[in-house]
Amino acid sequence: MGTITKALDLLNFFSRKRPAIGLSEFVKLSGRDKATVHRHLTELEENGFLQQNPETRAYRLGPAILRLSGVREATYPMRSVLRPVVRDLADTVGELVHASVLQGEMLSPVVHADPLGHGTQVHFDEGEMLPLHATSSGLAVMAFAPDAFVSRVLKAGLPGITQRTLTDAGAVRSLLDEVRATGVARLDRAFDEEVSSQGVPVFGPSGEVVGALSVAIPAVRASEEKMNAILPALCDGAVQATRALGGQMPPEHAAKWAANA
Amino acid sequence: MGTITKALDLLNFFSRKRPAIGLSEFVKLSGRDKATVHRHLTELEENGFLQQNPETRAYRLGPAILRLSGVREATYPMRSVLRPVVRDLADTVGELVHASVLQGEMLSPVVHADPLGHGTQVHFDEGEMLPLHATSSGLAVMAFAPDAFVSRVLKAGLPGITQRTLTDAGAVRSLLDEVRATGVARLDRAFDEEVSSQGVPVFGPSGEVVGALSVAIPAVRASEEKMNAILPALCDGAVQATRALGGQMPPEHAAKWAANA
DNA sequence: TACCACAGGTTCAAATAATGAACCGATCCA
DNA sequence: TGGATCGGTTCATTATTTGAACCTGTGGTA
Repeated sequence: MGTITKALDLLNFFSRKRPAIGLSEFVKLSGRDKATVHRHLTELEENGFLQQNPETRAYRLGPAILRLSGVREATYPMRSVLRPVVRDLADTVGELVHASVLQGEMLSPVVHADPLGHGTQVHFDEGEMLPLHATSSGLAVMAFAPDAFVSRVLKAGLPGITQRTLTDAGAVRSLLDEVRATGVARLDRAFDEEVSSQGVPVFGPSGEVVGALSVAIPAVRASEEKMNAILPALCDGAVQATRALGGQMPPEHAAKWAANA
Repeated sequence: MGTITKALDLLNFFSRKRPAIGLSEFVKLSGRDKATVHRHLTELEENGFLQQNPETRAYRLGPAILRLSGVREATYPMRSVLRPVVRDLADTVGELVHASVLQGEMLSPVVHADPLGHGTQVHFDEGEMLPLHATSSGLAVMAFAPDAFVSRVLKAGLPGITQRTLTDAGAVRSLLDEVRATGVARLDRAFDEEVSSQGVPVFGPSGEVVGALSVAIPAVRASEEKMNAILPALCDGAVQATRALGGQMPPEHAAKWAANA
Protein backbone atom coordinates (compact mmCIF):
# COMPACT_ATOMS: atom_id res chain seq x y z
CA MET A 1 0.00 0.00 0.00
CA GLY A 2 1.52 3.29 -1.10
CA THR A 3 1.81 6.38 1.03
CA ILE A 4 -0.76 8.19 -1.04
CA THR A 5 -3.35 5.50 -0.45
CA LYS A 6 -2.64 5.44 3.27
CA ALA A 7 -3.23 9.17 3.48
CA LEU A 8 -6.33 9.23 1.32
CA ASP A 9 -7.78 6.35 3.29
CA LEU A 10 -7.90 8.60 6.31
CA LEU A 11 -10.52 10.70 4.58
CA ASN A 12 -12.87 7.73 4.42
CA PHE A 13 -13.32 7.72 8.18
CA PHE A 14 -15.46 10.82 7.94
CA SER A 15 -19.20 10.37 7.80
CA ARG A 16 -22.36 12.12 8.81
CA LYS A 17 -21.98 10.79 12.32
CA ARG A 18 -18.28 11.47 12.51
CA PRO A 19 -17.81 14.94 11.04
CA ALA A 20 -14.57 15.73 12.90
CA ILE A 21 -11.82 13.40 14.04
CA GLY A 22 -8.84 13.96 16.35
CA LEU A 23 -5.35 12.50 16.00
CA SER A 24 -5.83 9.75 18.58
CA GLU A 25 -9.11 8.70 17.06
CA PHE A 26 -7.50 8.50 13.63
CA VAL A 27 -4.76 6.33 15.11
CA LYS A 28 -7.35 3.96 16.59
CA LEU A 29 -9.42 3.86 13.41
CA SER A 30 -6.50 3.31 11.06
CA GLY A 31 -4.30 1.16 13.26
CA ARG A 32 -1.20 3.04 12.09
CA ASP A 33 1.50 4.77 14.05
CA LYS A 34 0.75 8.12 15.57
CA ALA A 35 3.70 9.90 13.98
CA THR A 36 2.78 8.58 10.56
CA VAL A 37 -0.86 9.50 10.90
CA HIS A 38 0.06 12.94 12.14
CA ARG A 39 2.33 13.61 9.17
CA HIS A 40 -0.35 12.41 6.77
CA LEU A 41 -2.94 14.61 8.43
CA THR A 42 -0.80 17.72 8.26
CA GLU A 43 0.06 17.07 4.64
CA LEU A 44 -3.61 16.63 3.79
CA GLU A 45 -4.31 19.83 5.64
CA GLU A 46 -1.62 21.74 3.76
CA ASN A 47 -3.38 20.76 0.58
CA GLY A 48 -6.80 21.82 1.79
CA PHE A 49 -8.24 18.33 2.03
CA LEU A 50 -8.50 18.71 5.76
CA GLN A 51 -8.89 21.69 8.01
CA GLN A 52 -8.04 21.74 11.67
CA ASN A 53 -10.22 23.33 14.28
CA PRO A 54 -7.72 25.47 16.19
CA GLU A 55 -9.63 25.02 19.42
CA THR A 56 -10.46 21.33 19.55
CA ARG A 57 -7.53 20.39 17.27
CA ALA A 58 -9.82 17.96 15.53
CA TYR A 59 -9.74 17.67 11.76
CA ARG A 60 -12.64 17.98 9.35
CA LEU A 61 -12.84 17.77 5.57
CA GLY A 62 -11.34 20.83 3.90
CA PRO A 63 -12.33 23.34 1.24
CA ALA A 64 -10.29 21.75 -1.55
CA ILE A 65 -12.85 18.99 -1.72
CA LEU A 66 -15.57 21.53 -2.33
CA ARG A 67 -13.59 23.21 -5.07
CA LEU A 68 -12.78 19.95 -6.84
CA SER A 69 -16.33 18.69 -6.66
CA GLY A 70 -17.35 21.99 -8.23
CA VAL A 71 -14.96 21.39 -11.10
CA ARG A 72 -16.19 17.87 -11.61
CA GLU A 73 -19.82 18.85 -11.56
CA ALA A 74 -19.17 21.77 -13.91
CA THR A 75 -17.39 19.62 -16.45
CA TYR A 76 -19.05 16.24 -15.95
CA PRO A 77 -22.30 16.73 -14.10
CA MET A 78 -23.55 13.64 -12.36
CA ARG A 79 -25.00 14.60 -9.00
CA SER A 80 -27.00 17.45 -10.46
CA VAL A 81 -28.19 15.19 -13.27
CA LEU A 82 -29.15 12.28 -11.02
CA ARG A 83 -30.69 14.36 -8.26
CA PRO A 84 -34.05 15.01 -9.99
CA VAL A 85 -34.37 11.34 -10.91
CA VAL A 86 -33.66 10.24 -7.35
CA ARG A 87 -35.97 12.87 -5.92
CA ASP A 88 -38.86 12.05 -8.20
CA LEU A 89 -38.53 8.39 -7.42
CA ALA A 90 -38.36 9.04 -3.67
CA ASP A 91 -41.49 11.16 -3.91
CA THR A 92 -43.49 8.66 -5.92
CA VAL A 93 -42.58 5.61 -3.83
CA GLY A 94 -42.36 7.46 -0.53
CA GLU A 95 -39.17 5.69 0.53
CA LEU A 96 -35.46 6.36 0.69
CA VAL A 97 -33.73 6.27 -2.70
CA HIS A 98 -30.06 6.49 -3.54
CA ALA A 99 -27.87 6.41 -6.63
CA SER A 100 -24.32 5.11 -6.32
CA VAL A 101 -21.48 4.56 -8.74
CA LEU A 102 -18.82 1.92 -9.02
CA GLN A 103 -15.49 2.88 -7.52
CA GLY A 104 -12.98 0.06 -7.53
CA GLU A 105 -14.76 -2.86 -5.92
CA MET A 106 -17.22 -0.83 -3.93
CA LEU A 107 -20.00 1.64 -4.53
CA SER A 108 -19.64 5.33 -3.89
CA PRO A 109 -22.90 7.15 -3.09
CA VAL A 110 -23.70 10.10 -5.34
CA VAL A 111 -27.14 11.34 -4.29
CA HIS A 112 -29.84 10.19 -1.96
CA ALA A 113 -33.29 11.51 -1.18
CA ASP A 114 -35.39 10.97 1.91
CA PRO A 115 -39.09 10.73 1.19
CA LEU A 116 -41.33 13.58 2.20
CA GLY A 117 -43.82 12.05 4.63
CA HIS A 118 -43.68 8.66 6.36
CA GLY A 119 -42.94 7.80 9.96
CA THR A 120 -40.07 5.34 10.12
CA GLN A 121 -37.31 6.29 7.75
CA VAL A 122 -34.28 4.44 6.55
CA HIS A 123 -31.14 6.28 7.51
CA PHE A 124 -28.53 6.68 4.78
CA ASP A 125 -24.98 7.89 5.19
CA GLU A 126 -23.66 9.39 1.98
CA GLY A 127 -20.16 9.16 3.38
CA GLU A 128 -20.00 5.39 3.65
CA MET A 129 -18.80 3.25 0.78
CA LEU A 130 -21.08 0.31 0.06
CA PRO A 131 -19.89 -3.30 -0.40
CA LEU A 132 -21.03 -4.98 -3.59
CA HIS A 133 -22.04 -8.35 -2.16
CA ALA A 134 -24.20 -7.03 0.67
CA THR A 135 -26.31 -4.42 -1.08
CA SER A 136 -28.99 -4.62 -3.72
CA SER A 137 -27.20 -1.90 -5.67
CA GLY A 138 -24.02 -3.92 -5.57
CA LEU A 139 -25.70 -7.08 -6.78
CA ALA A 140 -27.42 -5.17 -9.57
CA VAL A 141 -24.04 -3.87 -10.66
CA MET A 142 -22.25 -7.21 -10.43
CA ALA A 143 -24.97 -9.00 -12.38
CA PHE A 144 -24.22 -6.85 -15.40
CA ALA A 145 -20.47 -6.44 -14.94
CA PRO A 146 -17.81 -8.46 -16.83
CA ASP A 147 -17.29 -11.91 -15.39
CA ALA A 148 -13.62 -11.23 -14.64
CA PHE A 149 -14.66 -8.39 -12.41
CA VAL A 150 -17.18 -10.51 -10.52
CA SER A 151 -14.60 -13.23 -9.96
CA ARG A 152 -12.16 -10.70 -8.61
CA VAL A 153 -14.73 -9.34 -6.19
CA LEU A 154 -15.82 -12.76 -4.98
CA LYS A 155 -12.23 -13.92 -4.54
CA ALA A 156 -11.43 -10.86 -2.43
CA GLY A 157 -13.66 -12.23 0.32
CA LEU A 158 -17.24 -11.60 1.41
CA PRO A 159 -17.33 -10.19 4.93
CA GLY A 160 -20.53 -10.82 6.86
CA ILE A 161 -22.28 -7.66 7.92
CA THR A 162 -25.55 -8.99 9.27
CA GLN A 163 -26.57 -12.61 9.84
CA ARG A 164 -28.23 -12.60 6.46
CA THR A 165 -25.31 -11.28 4.45
CA LEU A 166 -24.33 -13.70 1.72
CA THR A 167 -20.80 -14.81 2.52
CA ASP A 168 -20.60 -17.74 0.14
CA ALA A 169 -19.35 -17.11 -3.40
CA GLY A 170 -21.57 -19.83 -4.84
CA ALA A 171 -24.68 -18.36 -3.25
CA VAL A 172 -23.85 -14.94 -4.63
CA ARG A 173 -23.24 -16.35 -8.10
CA SER A 174 -26.62 -18.05 -8.26
CA LEU A 175 -28.35 -14.95 -6.98
CA LEU A 176 -26.59 -12.97 -9.71
CA ASP A 177 -28.08 -15.31 -12.32
CA GLU A 178 -31.51 -14.49 -10.97
CA VAL A 179 -30.79 -10.79 -11.01
CA ARG A 180 -29.58 -11.01 -14.59
CA ALA A 181 -32.80 -12.74 -15.55
CA THR A 182 -35.16 -10.30 -13.85
CA GLY A 183 -33.12 -7.10 -14.07
CA VAL A 184 -33.65 -6.35 -10.37
CA ALA A 185 -31.71 -7.26 -7.25
CA ARG A 186 -33.63 -7.74 -4.02
CA LEU A 187 -31.98 -8.13 -0.67
CA ASP A 188 -33.46 -8.49 2.78
CA ARG A 189 -31.57 -7.32 5.87
CA ALA A 190 -28.20 -8.18 4.34
CA PHE A 191 -26.56 -4.82 5.02
CA ASP A 192 -28.66 -3.39 7.82
CA GLU A 193 -30.63 -5.52 10.27
CA GLU A 194 -33.75 -3.47 9.71
CA VAL A 195 -33.65 -2.65 6.03
CA SER A 196 -34.73 -4.35 2.83
CA SER A 197 -33.88 -2.96 -0.56
CA GLN A 198 -34.07 -3.50 -4.27
CA GLY A 199 -31.71 -2.11 -6.88
CA VAL A 200 -31.50 -1.74 -10.65
CA PRO A 201 -28.30 -1.12 -12.64
CA VAL A 202 -27.44 2.10 -14.44
CA PHE A 203 -25.28 2.06 -17.57
CA GLY A 204 -22.73 4.24 -19.33
CA PRO A 205 -22.22 5.34 -22.94
CA SER A 206 -20.98 2.00 -24.25
CA GLY A 207 -23.48 -0.07 -22.32
CA GLU A 208 -21.16 -0.83 -19.37
CA VAL A 209 -22.54 -0.76 -15.81
CA VAL A 210 -21.53 2.38 -13.99
CA GLY A 211 -23.70 2.18 -10.90
CA ALA A 212 -27.17 1.51 -9.60
CA LEU A 213 -30.37 3.08 -8.40
CA SER A 214 -31.91 1.62 -5.29
CA VAL A 215 -34.91 1.93 -2.97
CA ALA A 216 -34.47 1.01 0.70
CA ILE A 217 -37.39 0.40 3.04
CA PRO A 218 -37.75 -0.66 6.68
CA ALA A 219 -37.81 -4.47 6.73
CA VAL A 220 -41.01 -4.52 8.76
CA ARG A 221 -42.83 -2.84 5.90
CA ALA A 222 -41.14 -4.81 3.10
CA SER A 223 -43.83 -7.16 1.88
CA GLU A 224 -43.56 -8.76 -1.53
CA GLU A 225 -46.51 -6.68 -2.73
CA LYS A 226 -44.88 -3.47 -1.58
CA MET A 227 -41.69 -4.40 -3.41
CA ASN A 228 -43.61 -5.19 -6.56
CA ALA A 229 -45.52 -1.95 -6.32
CA ILE A 230 -42.27 -0.03 -6.26
CA LEU A 231 -40.64 -1.92 -9.11
CA PRO A 232 -42.10 -0.08 -12.13
CA ALA A 233 -41.09 3.34 -10.85
CA LEU A 234 -37.64 2.04 -9.96
CA CYS A 235 -37.08 0.58 -13.43
CA ASP A 236 -38.29 3.76 -14.99
CA GLY A 237 -35.89 5.71 -12.78
CA ALA A 238 -32.95 3.56 -13.84
CA VAL A 239 -33.78 4.07 -17.50
CA GLN A 240 -34.01 7.80 -16.93
CA ALA A 241 -30.77 7.86 -14.95
CA THR A 242 -28.95 5.97 -17.68
CA ARG A 243 -30.26 8.34 -20.33
CA ALA A 244 -29.42 11.36 -18.22
CA LEU A 245 -25.81 10.20 -17.95
CA GLY A 246 -25.61 9.76 -21.72
CA GLY A 247 -25.60 5.99 -21.39
CA GLN A 248 -27.63 3.18 -22.86
CA MET A 249 -29.04 -0.01 -21.44
CA PRO A 250 -27.37 -3.00 -23.16
CA PRO A 251 -29.75 -3.94 -26.03
CA GLU A 252 -29.94 -7.65 -25.12
CA HIS A 253 -31.29 -6.77 -21.67
CA ALA A 254 -33.12 -3.49 -22.27
CA ALA A 255 -36.54 -5.11 -22.59
CA LYS A 256 -36.58 -6.17 -18.91
CA TRP A 257 -36.64 -2.65 -17.61
CA ALA A 258 -38.80 -1.23 -20.39
CA ALA A 259 -41.44 -3.87 -19.64
CA ASN A 260 -41.62 -2.93 -15.98
CA ALA A 261 -41.64 0.79 -16.50
CA MET B 1 7.64 18.17 -0.71
CA GLY B 2 6.09 14.89 0.38
CA THR B 3 4.70 12.25 -1.90
CA ILE B 4 1.16 12.96 -0.80
CA THR B 5 1.45 16.61 -1.75
CA LYS B 6 2.96 15.74 -5.11
CA ALA B 7 0.04 13.48 -5.87
CA LEU B 8 -2.66 15.82 -4.63
CA ASP B 9 -1.12 18.66 -6.59
CA LEU B 10 -1.97 16.82 -9.76
CA LEU B 11 -5.64 17.32 -9.01
CA ASN B 12 -5.20 21.08 -9.13
CA PHE B 13 -4.51 21.01 -12.86
CA PHE B 14 -8.15 20.31 -13.53
CA SER B 15 -10.36 23.25 -14.31
CA ARG B 16 -13.44 24.10 -16.30
CA LYS B 17 -11.32 24.42 -19.43
CA ARG B 18 -9.29 21.32 -18.70
CA PRO B 19 -11.77 18.68 -17.56
CA ALA B 20 -9.67 15.67 -18.58
CA ILE B 21 -5.89 15.30 -18.70
CA GLY B 22 -3.68 12.59 -20.19
CA LEU B 23 -0.42 11.25 -18.79
CA SER B 24 1.86 13.29 -21.07
CA GLU B 25 -0.02 16.46 -20.36
CA PHE B 26 0.30 15.84 -16.63
CA VAL B 27 4.03 15.34 -17.10
CA LYS B 28 4.32 18.65 -18.92
CA LEU B 29 2.17 20.50 -16.41
CA SER B 30 3.88 19.12 -13.33
CA GLY B 31 7.44 18.90 -14.62
CA ARG B 32 7.90 15.56 -12.90
CA ASP B 33 9.04 12.23 -14.26
CA LYS B 34 6.62 10.20 -16.31
CA ALA B 35 6.95 7.05 -14.21
CA THR B 36 6.34 8.98 -11.02
CA VAL B 37 3.36 10.81 -12.40
CA HIS B 38 1.91 7.59 -13.73
CA ARG B 39 2.18 5.87 -10.37
CA HIS B 40 0.59 8.82 -8.64
CA LEU B 41 -2.24 8.86 -11.14
CA THR B 42 -3.01 5.18 -10.76
CA GLU B 43 -2.93 5.44 -7.00
CA LEU B 44 -5.31 8.38 -7.09
CA GLU B 45 -7.54 6.39 -9.39
CA GLU B 46 -7.54 3.36 -7.09
CA ASN B 47 -8.86 5.63 -4.40
CA GLY B 48 -11.59 7.11 -6.56
CA PHE B 49 -10.07 10.59 -6.79
CA LEU B 50 -9.53 10.09 -10.49
CA GLN B 51 -11.27 7.99 -13.06
CA GLN B 52 -9.78 6.99 -16.35
CA ASN B 53 -11.66 7.09 -19.61
CA PRO B 54 -10.99 3.62 -21.02
CA GLU B 55 -11.10 4.92 -24.58
CA THR B 56 -9.07 8.11 -24.50
CA ARG B 57 -7.06 6.99 -21.44
CA ALA B 58 -7.35 10.50 -20.11
CA TYR B 59 -8.07 11.05 -16.43
CA ARG B 60 -10.85 13.10 -14.93
CA LEU B 61 -11.84 13.80 -11.34
CA GLY B 62 -13.40 10.76 -9.68
CA PRO B 63 -16.49 9.95 -7.64
CA ALA B 64 -14.75 9.97 -4.27
CA ILE B 65 -14.60 13.74 -4.48
CA LEU B 66 -18.34 13.88 -4.88
CA ARG B 67 -18.91 11.62 -1.92
CA LEU B 68 -16.56 13.56 0.35
CA SER B 69 -18.02 16.91 -0.62
CA GLY B 70 -21.40 15.44 0.25
CA VAL B 71 -20.15 14.52 3.71
CA ARG B 72 -18.65 17.95 4.24
CA GLU B 73 -21.77 19.76 3.13
CA ALA B 74 -23.95 17.48 5.24
CA THR B 75 -21.93 18.06 8.38
CA TYR B 76 -20.57 21.55 7.86
CA PRO B 77 -22.60 23.27 5.17
CA MET B 78 -20.83 26.13 3.49
CA ARG B 79 -21.59 26.11 -0.20
CA SER B 80 -25.30 25.64 0.37
CA VAL B 81 -25.23 28.38 3.00
CA LEU B 82 -23.27 30.86 0.92
CA ARG B 83 -25.03 30.18 -2.37
CA PRO B 84 -28.16 32.23 -1.65
CA VAL B 85 -26.07 35.16 -0.44
CA VAL B 86 -23.89 35.05 -3.55
CA ARG B 87 -26.89 34.66 -5.82
CA ASP B 88 -28.85 37.49 -4.28
CA LEU B 89 -25.88 39.77 -4.55
CA ALA B 90 -25.24 38.79 -8.17
CA ASP B 91 -28.87 39.50 -8.99
CA THR B 92 -28.98 42.88 -7.29
CA VAL B 93 -25.71 44.19 -8.72
CA GLY B 94 -25.98 42.37 -12.04
CA GLU B 95 -22.33 41.28 -12.02
CA LEU B 96 -20.29 38.20 -11.29
CA VAL B 97 -19.95 37.43 -7.59
CA HIS B 98 -17.89 34.80 -5.85
CA ALA B 99 -17.17 33.66 -2.31
CA SER B 100 -13.82 32.08 -1.54
CA VAL B 101 -12.17 30.75 1.59
CA LEU B 102 -8.62 30.81 2.83
CA GLN B 103 -6.67 27.64 2.15
CA GLY B 104 -3.03 27.90 3.14
CA GLU B 105 -1.76 31.04 1.45
CA MET B 106 -4.31 31.10 -1.34
CA LEU B 107 -8.05 31.34 -1.75
CA SER B 108 -10.21 28.40 -2.69
CA PRO B 109 -13.45 29.29 -4.50
CA VAL B 110 -16.62 28.00 -2.87
CA VAL B 111 -19.51 29.40 -4.92
CA HIS B 112 -19.91 31.86 -7.72
CA ALA B 113 -22.93 33.25 -9.50
CA ASP B 114 -23.14 34.77 -12.97
CA PRO B 115 -25.64 37.60 -13.20
CA LEU B 116 -28.84 37.04 -15.10
CA GLY B 117 -28.80 39.61 -17.91
CA HIS B 118 -25.87 41.73 -19.12
CA GLY B 119 -23.84 41.45 -22.31
CA THR B 120 -20.16 41.15 -21.43
CA GLN B 121 -19.63 38.83 -18.54
CA VAL B 122 -16.62 38.12 -16.41
CA HIS B 123 -15.56 34.52 -16.70
CA PHE B 124 -14.81 32.71 -13.46
CA ASP B 125 -13.20 29.33 -13.06
CA GLU B 126 -14.19 27.70 -9.79
CA GLY B 127 -11.30 25.26 -10.19
CA GLU B 128 -8.50 27.79 -10.00
CA MET B 129 -6.96 28.79 -6.70
CA LEU B 130 -6.63 32.54 -6.29
CA PRO B 131 -3.45 34.31 -5.15
CA LEU B 132 -3.87 36.63 -2.19
CA HIS B 133 -1.82 39.58 -3.45
CA ALA B 134 -3.44 39.85 -6.87
CA THR B 135 -7.12 39.66 -6.04
CA SER B 136 -9.47 41.96 -4.18
CA SER B 137 -10.69 38.98 -2.15
CA GLY B 138 -7.12 38.19 -1.19
CA LEU B 139 -6.35 41.75 -0.10
CA ALA B 140 -9.56 41.89 1.90
CA VAL B 141 -8.50 38.72 3.69
CA MET B 142 -4.91 39.82 4.30
CA ALA B 143 -5.99 43.18 5.66
CA PHE B 144 -7.78 41.46 8.52
CA ALA B 145 -5.43 38.52 9.02
CA PRO B 146 -2.75 38.30 11.74
CA ASP B 147 0.37 40.23 10.89
CA ALA B 148 2.56 37.13 11.05
CA PHE B 149 0.46 35.58 8.32
CA VAL B 150 0.75 38.64 6.09
CA SER B 151 4.51 38.73 6.52
CA ARG B 152 4.76 35.09 5.58
CA VAL B 153 2.71 35.64 2.43
CA LEU B 154 4.68 38.69 1.38
CA LYS B 155 8.00 36.97 2.01
CA ALA B 156 6.96 34.03 -0.15
CA GLY B 157 7.14 36.24 -3.22
CA LEU B 158 4.59 38.16 -5.26
CA PRO B 159 4.48 36.86 -8.82
CA GLY B 160 3.28 39.33 -11.44
CA ILE B 161 0.18 38.17 -13.26
CA THR B 162 -0.72 41.27 -15.25
CA GLN B 163 1.28 44.49 -15.67
CA ARG B 164 -0.74 45.99 -12.84
CA THR B 165 -0.23 43.23 -10.31
CA LEU B 166 1.39 44.55 -7.16
CA THR B 167 4.74 42.81 -6.89
CA ASP B 168 6.29 45.00 -4.22
CA ALA B 169 5.74 44.06 -0.58
CA GLY B 170 5.78 47.68 0.53
CA ALA B 171 3.11 48.63 -1.97
CA VAL B 172 0.92 45.78 -0.81
CA ARG B 173 1.41 46.74 2.82
CA SER B 174 0.29 50.31 2.29
CA LEU B 175 -2.69 49.16 0.26
CA LEU B 176 -3.61 46.84 3.11
CA ASP B 177 -3.66 49.83 5.50
CA GLU B 178 -6.16 51.50 3.22
CA VAL B 179 -8.27 48.35 3.04
CA ARG B 180 -8.25 48.05 6.81
CA ALA B 181 -9.44 51.64 7.09
CA THR B 182 -12.28 51.36 4.57
CA GLY B 183 -13.20 47.71 4.95
CA VAL B 184 -13.11 47.13 1.18
CA ALA B 185 -10.36 46.09 -1.21
CA ARG B 186 -10.46 47.45 -4.74
CA LEU B 187 -8.21 46.20 -7.47
CA ASP B 188 -8.05 47.12 -11.14
CA ARG B 189 -6.79 44.65 -13.74
CA ALA B 190 -4.35 43.06 -11.31
CA PHE B 191 -5.42 39.47 -11.90
CA ASP B 192 -7.09 39.61 -15.30
CA GLU B 193 -6.26 42.24 -17.93
CA GLU B 194 -9.92 43.02 -18.41
CA VAL B 195 -11.39 42.76 -14.95
CA SER B 196 -11.76 45.07 -11.97
CA SER B 197 -13.07 43.85 -8.65
CA GLN B 198 -13.80 44.74 -5.07
CA GLY B 199 -13.86 42.40 -2.13
CA VAL B 200 -14.96 42.40 1.50
CA PRO B 201 -13.78 39.96 4.19
CA VAL B 202 -15.93 37.26 5.77
CA PHE B 203 -15.26 36.12 9.34
CA GLY B 204 -15.53 32.99 11.46
CA PRO B 205 -16.91 32.26 14.94
CA SER B 206 -14.09 33.89 16.88
CA GLY B 207 -13.80 36.90 14.60
CA GLU B 208 -10.96 35.51 12.45
CA VAL B 209 -11.00 36.02 8.67
CA VAL B 210 -12.05 32.89 6.85
CA GLY B 211 -12.55 34.21 3.35
CA ALA B 212 -14.06 36.97 1.27
CA LEU B 213 -16.98 37.96 -0.90
CA SER B 214 -16.17 39.73 -4.12
CA VAL B 215 -17.80 41.36 -7.15
CA ALA B 216 -15.89 41.32 -10.45
CA ILE B 217 -16.81 43.53 -13.39
CA PRO B 218 -15.37 44.14 -16.86
CA ALA B 219 -12.72 46.85 -16.49
CA VAL B 220 -14.28 48.93 -19.27
CA ARG B 221 -17.42 49.31 -17.20
CA ALA B 222 -15.66 49.82 -13.85
CA SER B 223 -16.14 53.49 -13.10
CA GLU B 224 -15.75 54.81 -9.58
CA GLU B 225 -19.48 55.52 -9.42
CA LYS B 226 -20.33 51.99 -10.47
CA MET B 227 -18.01 50.61 -7.80
CA ASN B 228 -19.57 52.86 -5.16
CA ALA B 229 -23.06 51.85 -6.26
CA ILE B 230 -22.19 48.21 -5.70
CA LEU B 231 -20.54 48.71 -2.33
CA PRO B 232 -23.59 48.76 -0.01
CA ALA B 233 -24.96 45.50 -1.36
CA LEU B 234 -21.50 43.92 -1.18
CA CYS B 235 -21.02 44.94 2.46
CA ASP B 236 -24.45 43.68 3.29
CA GLY B 237 -23.63 40.40 1.58
CA ALA B 238 -20.44 39.99 3.60
CA VAL B 239 -22.33 40.62 6.85
CA GLN B 240 -24.92 38.06 5.83
CA ALA B 241 -22.28 35.54 4.77
CA THR B 242 -20.46 35.92 8.06
CA ARG B 243 -23.68 35.44 9.99
CA ALA B 244 -24.67 32.47 7.86
CA LEU B 245 -21.39 30.76 8.69
CA GLY B 246 -21.92 31.33 12.38
CA GLY B 247 -19.21 33.96 12.48
CA GLN B 248 -18.98 37.52 13.69
CA MET B 249 -17.33 40.63 12.31
CA PRO B 250 -14.58 41.76 14.72
CA PRO B 251 -16.26 44.40 16.96
CA GLU B 252 -13.57 47.07 16.45
CA HIS B 253 -14.19 47.01 12.69
CA ALA B 254 -17.85 46.02 12.41
CA ALA B 255 -19.09 49.58 12.02
CA LYS B 256 -17.42 49.97 8.59
CA TRP B 257 -19.58 47.37 6.95
CA ALA B 258 -22.72 48.17 8.89
CA ALA B 259 -22.45 51.80 7.78
CA ASN B 260 -22.29 50.87 4.12
CA ALA B 261 -25.03 48.29 4.21
C1' DT C 1 0.04 19.64 45.85
C1' DA C 2 1.36 15.55 43.58
C1' DC C 3 0.09 12.12 40.63
C1' DC C 4 -1.84 9.85 36.71
C1' DA C 5 -3.93 9.35 32.16
C1' DC C 6 -4.53 10.96 27.88
C1' DA C 7 -4.42 14.47 24.45
C1' DG C 8 -1.47 16.44 20.36
C1' DG C 9 2.84 16.77 18.59
C1' DT C 10 8.16 15.96 17.62
C1' DT C 11 12.82 13.44 16.98
C1' DC C 12 16.22 10.63 14.57
C1' DA C 13 18.32 6.17 13.34
C1' DA C 14 16.70 2.31 10.71
C1' DA C 15 13.97 0.39 7.07
C1' DT C 16 11.25 0.75 3.40
C1' DA C 17 9.18 2.87 -0.39
C1' DA C 18 9.65 6.43 -4.05
C1' DT C 19 12.28 7.67 -7.99
C1' DG C 20 13.77 8.16 -13.03
C1' DA C 21 16.64 6.73 -17.17
C1' DA C 22 15.95 3.50 -20.32
C1' DC C 23 12.88 0.47 -22.51
C1' DC C 24 8.48 -1.60 -24.66
C1' DG C 25 4.54 -1.62 -27.70
C1' DA C 26 0.83 0.77 -30.12
C1' DT C 27 -0.88 4.41 -32.99
C1' DC C 28 -0.71 8.11 -36.13
C1' DC C 29 1.13 10.66 -40.02
C1' DA C 30 4.02 12.10 -43.85
C1' DT D 1 9.61 3.17 -43.81
C1' DG D 2 10.84 6.18 -40.45
C1' DG D 3 9.98 8.90 -36.69
C1' DA D 4 7.05 11.38 -33.45
C1' DT D 5 3.85 10.78 -29.69
C1' DC D 6 1.19 8.34 -26.82
C1' DG D 7 0.47 5.28 -22.41
C1' DG D 8 2.77 2.30 -19.69
C1' DT D 9 6.65 -0.70 -17.32
C1' DT D 10 11.31 -2.15 -15.26
C1' DC D 11 14.82 -2.23 -11.71
C1' DA D 12 19.03 -0.52 -9.52
C1' DT D 13 19.79 3.65 -6.97
C1' DT D 14 18.35 6.96 -3.83
C1' DA D 15 15.76 9.49 -0.75
C1' DT D 16 11.71 9.44 1.89
C1' DT D 17 8.74 7.34 5.04
C1' DT D 18 8.49 5.06 9.30
C1' DG D 19 7.86 4.26 14.47
C1' DA D 20 9.66 3.72 19.36
C1' DA D 21 10.66 6.86 22.51
C1' DC D 22 10.25 11.43 24.11
C1' DC D 23 8.24 16.10 25.02
C1' DT D 24 4.46 19.21 26.53
C1' DG D 25 0.04 20.65 28.06
C1' DT D 26 -4.49 19.64 30.21
C1' DG D 27 -8.07 17.70 33.12
C1' DG D 28 -9.27 14.76 36.70
C1' DT D 29 -8.62 13.15 41.47
C1' DA D 30 -6.76 11.51 45.81
